Amino acid sequence: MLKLSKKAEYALMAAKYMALKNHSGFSTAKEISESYQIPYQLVAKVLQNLVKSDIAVSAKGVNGGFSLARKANNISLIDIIRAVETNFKIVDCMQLNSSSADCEHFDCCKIKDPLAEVQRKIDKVFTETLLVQIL
Amino acid sequence: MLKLSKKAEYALMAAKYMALKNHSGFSTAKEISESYQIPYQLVAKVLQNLVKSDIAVSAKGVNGGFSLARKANNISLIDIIRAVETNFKIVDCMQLNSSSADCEHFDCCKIKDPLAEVQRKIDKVFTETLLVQIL
DNA sequence: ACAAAAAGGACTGATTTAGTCTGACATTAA
DNA sequence: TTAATGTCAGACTAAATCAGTCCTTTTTGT
Ligand code: SF4
Ligand code: SF4
Repeated sequence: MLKLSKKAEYALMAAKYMALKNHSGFSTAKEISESYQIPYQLVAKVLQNLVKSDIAVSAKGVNGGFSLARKANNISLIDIIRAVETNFKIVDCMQLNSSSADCEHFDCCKIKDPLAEVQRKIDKVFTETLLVQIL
Repeated sequence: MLKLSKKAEYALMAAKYMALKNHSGFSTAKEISESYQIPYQLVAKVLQNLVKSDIAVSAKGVNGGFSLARKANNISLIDIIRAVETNFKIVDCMQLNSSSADCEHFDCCKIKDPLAEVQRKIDKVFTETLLVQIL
């Protein structure tokens, strides 16, 4: 269906939120959750993913929270989405070393290469759009 | 996950198959199914969808089958994919008259407009790639 | 000590996908 | 006329994925 997952959307919303209030310290998961009506547990998980991918940093304990690890003009949408979305590919055979293990049609498929080109163009869209551009 | 459905892939494969042998009459669902190892019933359904969207024409009965309705340089990938994929949008709020009925976050969402721009760029990729370019 | 907040795992219900089955209906060659 | 070929169409199932919840642990400031 070529749809972004909710997690990806929440990640973008959270990143935008942090970017907007970046100067004034940490943002908590609760804060973001309430601000955008997103389930707390879900946004918390998403934020953890962002930390794992070095897009955000976290501080535990009272007065803790999350904050962007880099400037908004140094974070692309693809960074944010890849942090939460395991498999950001339009088809199953787009890994570096894909084989018939990834797709049973691998050997007789005639649309692999054209779709790889399409994939490159889509990646380009998400790579070239920076967080600062969606603020 | 931003993945194309198998139906979309099969539609592309079938369209390419027909484009390649267009001069020599009709292609049957069975023929395409065997050629690419796709389940017969599925590819048959996909071909029916292509007919419904005026991308292919069908002939019933003995010696019948499917054939492209237009030249391959007049069919874009988005035509083919839209024929089988009901909603080809990255998020739920991209209809012309979207409202909070489409997405509960509609009112407080701050990433709607940026994502609409992304959507436009992705549509552009699929619109500008023509069937003739993937032969 | 206590409360706030992140970290992380297990689990469930709902939705979507991929594929199957079955039964029409239309065309044509023999 | 009839049998074979082939499209058309809908219901159905199993598996995968998604979205969301629950629960426990760890860390930290007051
Ligand atoms: S090999 Fe072909 S059918 Fe298989 S995933 Fe790649 S493009 Fe799709
Ligand atoms: S309104 Fe916002 S959250 Fe809802 S679908 Fe659109 S972009 Fe996603």
